[in-house]
Amino acid sequence: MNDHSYIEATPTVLKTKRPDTRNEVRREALRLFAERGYAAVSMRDIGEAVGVRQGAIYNHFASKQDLLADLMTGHMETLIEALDEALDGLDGPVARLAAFVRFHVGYHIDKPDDVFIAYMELRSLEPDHRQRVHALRNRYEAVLRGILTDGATQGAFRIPDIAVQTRAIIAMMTGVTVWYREGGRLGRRETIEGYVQMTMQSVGINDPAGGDK
Amino acid sequence: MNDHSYIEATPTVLKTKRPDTRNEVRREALRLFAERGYAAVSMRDIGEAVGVRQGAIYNHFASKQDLLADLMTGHMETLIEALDEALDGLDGPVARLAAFVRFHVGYHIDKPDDVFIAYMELRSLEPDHRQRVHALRNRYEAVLRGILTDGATQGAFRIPDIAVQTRAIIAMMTGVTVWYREGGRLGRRETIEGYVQMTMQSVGINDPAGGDK
DNA sequence: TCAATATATGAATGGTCGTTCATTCATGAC
DNA sequence: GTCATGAATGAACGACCATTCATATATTGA
Repeated sequence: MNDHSYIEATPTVLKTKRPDTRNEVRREALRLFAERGYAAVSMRDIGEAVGVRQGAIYNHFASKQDLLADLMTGHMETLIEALDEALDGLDGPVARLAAFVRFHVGYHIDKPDDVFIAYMELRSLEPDHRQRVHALRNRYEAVLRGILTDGATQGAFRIPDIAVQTRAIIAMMTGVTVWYREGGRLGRRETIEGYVQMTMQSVGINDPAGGDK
Repeated sequence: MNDHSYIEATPTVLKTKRPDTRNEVRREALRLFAERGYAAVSMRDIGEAVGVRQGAIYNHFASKQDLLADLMTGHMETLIEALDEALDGLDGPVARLAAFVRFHVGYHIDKPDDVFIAYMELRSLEPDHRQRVHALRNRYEAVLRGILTDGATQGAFRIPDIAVQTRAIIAMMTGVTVWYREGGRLGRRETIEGYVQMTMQSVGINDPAGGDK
């Protein structure tokens, strides 16, 4: 349930070799794009990281642009699907908001490169692909906006402006990728619960329990 | 006081012509880097935007890398200086936190390209320059961390983890650049006060006045 | 076993990149 | 009027870019 990924893991022992170049390209391109930016990474760089010549990449992706679009739409679809799963069956704005935060922060801790690229490289996408990714992002935001609207309507939340607070909460949570490191001072669970409390307080809830854990 | 800028404005009528190419290059490079990213902008692009051939840029900046470093350090120094000014004479964590938010959000509304580049293009800087900019950013963050520490010590704030909350607040506020547009639904002042309230609530303060305005 | 298919190579394509440089031009000081 | 200075030009440089392609090699299904 915690293992959302559109890039299949390469089996370590299974069935002997057969290198899955397509997914290796995805993995290395993702890493390099996140590290240096789309424009600063060449097909040679990707090929070198994978262990093939640049020409071989074109057996799996039509172009560099196509590769980027594959990564971004793949990520966004996986993200939204996983969100639906995480909120499934939950009722009430307080519980749903806490679940949203736990999901979002957890996902961003686990897949920082994916989310960074989806945010940063929108500008590198050609219009068609960009519009598609943009629509997916709006769908994601709309879920949080819906939760905040419910909570504000019911009087559970104290919110100056729902649209602004939606983006403020997302920006706050997404920022976890800037500093979180595995093995750092704060563990995954502590970090997530910290964001839950901050978010709850930001909508005016000071319950020490921070919603139901 | 609201007009912090390390890129001198080109006078519109004063003293007749004499085009200040150096500052025109700064201005256009800043715009283009923010729009497309450092790696995706060529010296030819910048020259064209300014109205000179690419070679002329080298009369004013030693290299493309030097131009980026000039923009980033120029911005960071102006930012820190302006922050010091904004907090000058203010006492108490509540008042200082409100002033910090007003300053940060206001600055980010006014100079979105500067702050976006300073955040995004750190990776495009060679080690020396990067370290320098990084140190300036830490100094900036340290001011907010100090305010939160004071407030937590005095019992005015309710904060799960000061280091995390420092970054969470900065990320939340910085996100204003993603959506704010002049002439949009929310004006500059409303936007700023919205962030003040959200920030105050995020540290556990629910005073409807949102600190002293 | 053999043909079909998928994948990799290495060289080449035309373009664009950052940077350099000899030269020209305009300005202002003396 | 002369000259030094700062700034712009246009052409050139070697390097690297994304992409293509003929060819070679491996894997698969029948």
